[in-house]
Amino acid sequence: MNVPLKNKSLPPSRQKIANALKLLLKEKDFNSITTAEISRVAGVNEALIYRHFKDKRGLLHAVLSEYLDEFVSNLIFDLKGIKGAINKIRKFVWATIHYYDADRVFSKILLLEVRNFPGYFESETYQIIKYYADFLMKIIQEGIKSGEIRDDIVPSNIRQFILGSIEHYCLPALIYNHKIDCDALADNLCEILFVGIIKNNTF
Amino acid sequence: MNVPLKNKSLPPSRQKIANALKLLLKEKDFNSITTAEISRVAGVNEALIYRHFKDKRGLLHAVLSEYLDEFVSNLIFDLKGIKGAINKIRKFVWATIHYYDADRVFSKILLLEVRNFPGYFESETYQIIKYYADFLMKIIQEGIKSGEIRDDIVPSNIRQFILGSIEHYCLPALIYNHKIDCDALADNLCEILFVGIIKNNTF
Amino acid sequence: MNVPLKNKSLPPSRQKIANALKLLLKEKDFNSITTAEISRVAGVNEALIYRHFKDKRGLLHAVLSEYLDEFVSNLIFDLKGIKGAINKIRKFVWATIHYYDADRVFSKILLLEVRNFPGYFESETYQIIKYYADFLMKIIQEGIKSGEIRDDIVPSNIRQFILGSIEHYCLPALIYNHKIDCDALADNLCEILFVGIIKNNTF
Amino acid sequence: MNVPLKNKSLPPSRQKIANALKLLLKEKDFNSITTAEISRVAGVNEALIYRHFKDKRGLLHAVLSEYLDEFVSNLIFDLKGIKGAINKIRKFVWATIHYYDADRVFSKILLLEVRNFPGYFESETYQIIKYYADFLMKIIQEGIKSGEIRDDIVPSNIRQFILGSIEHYCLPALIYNHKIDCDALADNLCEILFVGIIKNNTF
DNA sequence: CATGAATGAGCATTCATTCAT
DNA sequence: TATGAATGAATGCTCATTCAT
Repeated sequence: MNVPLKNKSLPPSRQKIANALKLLLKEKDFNSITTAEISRVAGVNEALIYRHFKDKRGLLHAVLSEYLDEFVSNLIFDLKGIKGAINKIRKFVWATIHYYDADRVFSKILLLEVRNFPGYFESETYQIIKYYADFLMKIIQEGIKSGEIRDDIVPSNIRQFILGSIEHYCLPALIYNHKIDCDALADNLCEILFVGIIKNNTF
Repeated sequence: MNVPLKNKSLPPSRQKIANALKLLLKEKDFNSITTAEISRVAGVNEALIYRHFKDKRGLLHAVLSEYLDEFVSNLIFDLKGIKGAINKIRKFVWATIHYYDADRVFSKILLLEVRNFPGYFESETYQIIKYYADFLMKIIQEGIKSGEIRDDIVPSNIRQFILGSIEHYCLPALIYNHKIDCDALADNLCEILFVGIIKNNTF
Repeated sequence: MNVPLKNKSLPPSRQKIANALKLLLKEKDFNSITTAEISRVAGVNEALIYRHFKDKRGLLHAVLSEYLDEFVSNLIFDLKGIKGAINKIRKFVWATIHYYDADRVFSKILLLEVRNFPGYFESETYQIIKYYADFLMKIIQEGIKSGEIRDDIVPSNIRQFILGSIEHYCLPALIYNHKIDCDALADNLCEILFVGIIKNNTF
Repeated sequence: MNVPLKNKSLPPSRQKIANALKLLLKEKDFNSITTAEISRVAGVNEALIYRHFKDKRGLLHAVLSEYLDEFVSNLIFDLKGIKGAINKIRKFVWATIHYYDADRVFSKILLLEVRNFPGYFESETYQIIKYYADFLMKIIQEGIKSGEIRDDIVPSNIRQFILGSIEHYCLPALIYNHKIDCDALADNLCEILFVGIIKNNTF
């Protein structure tokens, strides 16, 4: 993952194609979008898709990766100045929920479509997701080491609880197009989370 | 060429086709399933699908309706002996969650796929869903009349809260194949619900 | 051809099927009519068509034959009392034009569709047409023998001129749904015909 | 894989497909011709038909338009040097009959099949036919203005009489594959026409 | 980098016809 | 005589992908 420097000297046609897909994904299912449609919207030759991307799915993963990459880069950047694992997790949760809310199209694909694709675990998309999940894991481990977080729960379970809860809350909202009150939701989630996992909780 | 004794009412091939679709739906998207596949799995001629069902979607709706019909019939039967709107709602919630848990394949389709189909609102599936929702509405109205339920909330909002909550809780579990603790979930949901809507709540 | 006695003890289902086809032919092309449609309109089982007729085309030919048979039978009957070949031909022409006008659906099929079918020359339809043409031929030969008609034109050419002219005049009217003034047309045709072929023409 | 020098403007496969259809139309009904057959005769992939033409009917209309376009262009060019509406009409009639005779396959389709197609009036074929009919109309109006043609008959009726007569005479010949004596037919038609519509007719 | 041409495999659906009873 | 069930072979059409240039 080339996080910091990016998005610069990409051939314009590549971007045109990616933009075309993004545009179309707002309207319909990935499977219902045809390469002909993509190329028409992009204003380029259909075969050009295959110069820039392995195949149709590769294009989707590239588009997703671009989004994800930016999100993860920003998240990591934002977490830089924050002190303490708990504060970092709070930020992490809040940012993720905001991302789900802001980019509903991609969030939906991420949560629903992409996981069923064969070859998902070899995709760049997965790599970034993994990077993101590992990053959270490091925060948790940091918190355990520093004594902020209980050491009697398997860290991966904590991570799964965090990521699972976010999904759990956001998915129906994404599917049924409900509004998400990001701030309140993040607060709620964190409250539940921290009361459970903070060591020597005196509440 | 079956054994002499066969079901007179419905041709066995119809069931074979329906079963084939059910089987395939466990593995993949409805749109990704082809009629050729269905007929192959069913061991019948592809054209036979169209003797028994209007089209591919008609087959899906037939299969869904069958399931739904049985569920709704049972639900109504089970509610017969129960006294009081609150008790009925508790049973209603519990049964619905159990149904989602027991028939995950169909629940997933019901919650995700079918609503996007053109013509859904003319389908038999929708008719049964509507019947089911209307049934809940009657219970709520009965509760309001009997004084069990507050009369200062629009009944349809109460209904939407009930049905929405159930979906909200079950959908991620269905999608990510989590286990559902039906009893606990039903209790939780009802607790939240009743404390809010029971008249003269003294808590 | 069993001209005189007919139409009596046919099984009702056979007639139902034939009637269904007749009905449908008024609305659309023979090729656009399906056996499913025929059986639906007839209110009988689709397979029953194949009990009564060899195939779909056989059904058409049967229906056509029935019509033709009746027409030819009536024509022959009507010609019985008429004296002289010229008078007979006049009647012949008049009756044919009237038939074309009265049964436009079948006339169209007869003039346009049926001739292109493989196996037409083995069909009963063709047998009746042949009988009809031969009948005209006999009148012509009778006229030549009796001296009414010139003997220096090949009789078959005379016949072709008569039948061809009638078709020539009626076909566009049938295709474009023009009205046919049968009496005037018959008069015109005969005038042209007789002035040309009557022996010792003194006009 | 053709020889080095090839037609730049239109891909050869497009012409191959068009030629294949033309060939097949000599033998059978448009509706009886399948896309599989067309591609087989053309020696190209079936899907290629849909790269070059909207659909099967689009292919037919393209082929028809090509023919019609050439005919109408030539007709208009030939009429350029001719003085007087009557002379122009004579040429118009003669050319149309010749066209019917020369391109019997397309004439047949034009007179029989194409008019029944849904969407015919939106087709390019119809546009050209309309242009052709409008062109005749202008000649008639020119003739009325110049005093060559009676002004007491609705011009559109004159036009319909001209076009209708031509069809009326040519259709049976096309259908039954009779020879057409173009010169004699054109003379006859014009004689009838002009004696009726020329002003100050002294016959 | 770009493209016009081409294609194999597949799609849902339809149809005339056959078969077992 | 009648029929419900079944089917092989098409049908027009679409799609993601490849290739030659």
